Amino acid sequence: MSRILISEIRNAEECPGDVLVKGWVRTRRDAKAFSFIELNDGSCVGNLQVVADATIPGYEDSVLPLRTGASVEIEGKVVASQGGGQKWEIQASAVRLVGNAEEDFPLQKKGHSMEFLRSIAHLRPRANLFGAVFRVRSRMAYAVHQFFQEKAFVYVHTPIITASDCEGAGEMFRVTTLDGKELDSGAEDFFGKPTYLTVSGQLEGETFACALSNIYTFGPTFRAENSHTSRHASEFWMIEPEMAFCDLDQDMSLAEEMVKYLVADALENCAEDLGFFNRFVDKGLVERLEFVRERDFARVSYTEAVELLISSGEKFEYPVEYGLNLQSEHERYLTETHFKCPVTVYNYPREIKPFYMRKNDDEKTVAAMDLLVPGIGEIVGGSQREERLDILRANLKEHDLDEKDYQWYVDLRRYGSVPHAGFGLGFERLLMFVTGVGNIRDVIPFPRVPGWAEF
RNA sequence: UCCUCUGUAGCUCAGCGGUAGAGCGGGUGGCUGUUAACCACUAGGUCGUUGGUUCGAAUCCAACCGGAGGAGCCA
Repeated sequence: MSRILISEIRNAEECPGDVLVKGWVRTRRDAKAFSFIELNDGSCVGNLQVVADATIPGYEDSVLPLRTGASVEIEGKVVASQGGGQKWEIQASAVRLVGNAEEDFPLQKKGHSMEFLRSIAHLRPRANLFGAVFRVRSRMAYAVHQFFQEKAFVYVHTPIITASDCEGAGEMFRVTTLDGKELDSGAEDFFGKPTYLTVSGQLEGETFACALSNIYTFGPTFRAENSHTSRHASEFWMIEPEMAFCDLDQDMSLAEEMVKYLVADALENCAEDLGFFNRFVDKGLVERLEFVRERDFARVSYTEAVELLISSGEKFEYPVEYGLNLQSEHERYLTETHFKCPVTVYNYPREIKPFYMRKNDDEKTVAAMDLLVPGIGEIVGGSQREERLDILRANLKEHDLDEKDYQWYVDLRRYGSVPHAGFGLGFERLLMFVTGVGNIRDVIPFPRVPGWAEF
């Protein structure tokens, strides 16, 4: 008999009959003449209730010693459950104990703190919440590819080790074989120059967009900032589409369409897991996701956003003033209080944005955009790129960057330059938004944050 | 890097100046178509570390270490 997944049994309309199931014991309850075993194999949140009669072979050796966490194989017949709480249960004909769990198995049948579960990241996928999170993570990764592939975007693998310490982006992790010696010049190092883990595949992505038209990257990204918040990790995954012959407006539309698509996909394909989050993590989750799927996102220019914040009468800790960055509290006010829906803010002052963003005709702003969602803040950041050679060169100079270091990037503007645009979407931030989980460390299998790189 | 909170049994926490407690988990026994099952008994802790105040410190003070939240930066 071949193994059947518990999800298949739980979802069955018709009785599946005789089956073989394999999984891990969540709990056992003994009656006088039989035991109940709650079995989970990770295929869904729900457990399968197994009734093991004391007369079946191996009852003493394989059922009575079972502790929470043990792995078992069970053969039996699926029958309608006599008890409430589940449609089907299994009347076992044979139970084989594959590997018992030692007495100190740390996952109990009770609520644990997220902090404790992080410390046992090798076992936490066996907890309901994390099983659900990582099933959704898998599904969302699939949906990301589906979204772009349906639009004929080309998936590009940009390098993870890079020599461009550029962009004024965050701190980078140095990649070296020198072990502490001669780090600064890098001349003696493996690549003959200093190299780092990538903070973004954007610049490389642009080169491919300027050949294949529409591309996307989806891979790991590394930031060495010493940031301690629930929204930052040192290693995370980012999705970065880049489109040739594309302006900011089309860029924003794609970002909005993508967020809606992913939310809709989760609602459609992860309903049970989302239901679990809705019960135990965030009571308003499903309603909010449905809202996001149905309604248009708001769009305001940075200038309008600043005016709106000033005239709101709201007391902010940090000042709102044209030319200053929007603070977290300002972004949250916009998306959570004022619009009560996702908001795209666009056309930011040049001074607060990087060299590669396209200067607008007003000479004061650049064609940048941030997509803000309630509860998380910025989930997408993007821009139309500066495609005009002379202006890009001037920008490099203004930002005190050496054109030599960006020669290949500048080249794109010399040979068949085109207007192009793209954005970065933080995969984990999307997952936080979709699952309602409040800490980025709990949507990454083995999170890396300052001071923590276990497992 | 800065600000705030926090560190007591395997887990979740109470105790907040006078010789360490509960629930859950573990072990043993009982009961029951049970479902975070229930009942009884039992084992388990140099109260984060170091120093100080005190007759006496888990409790007060200081430093350090760990954890969490927020800010900045960003995704």
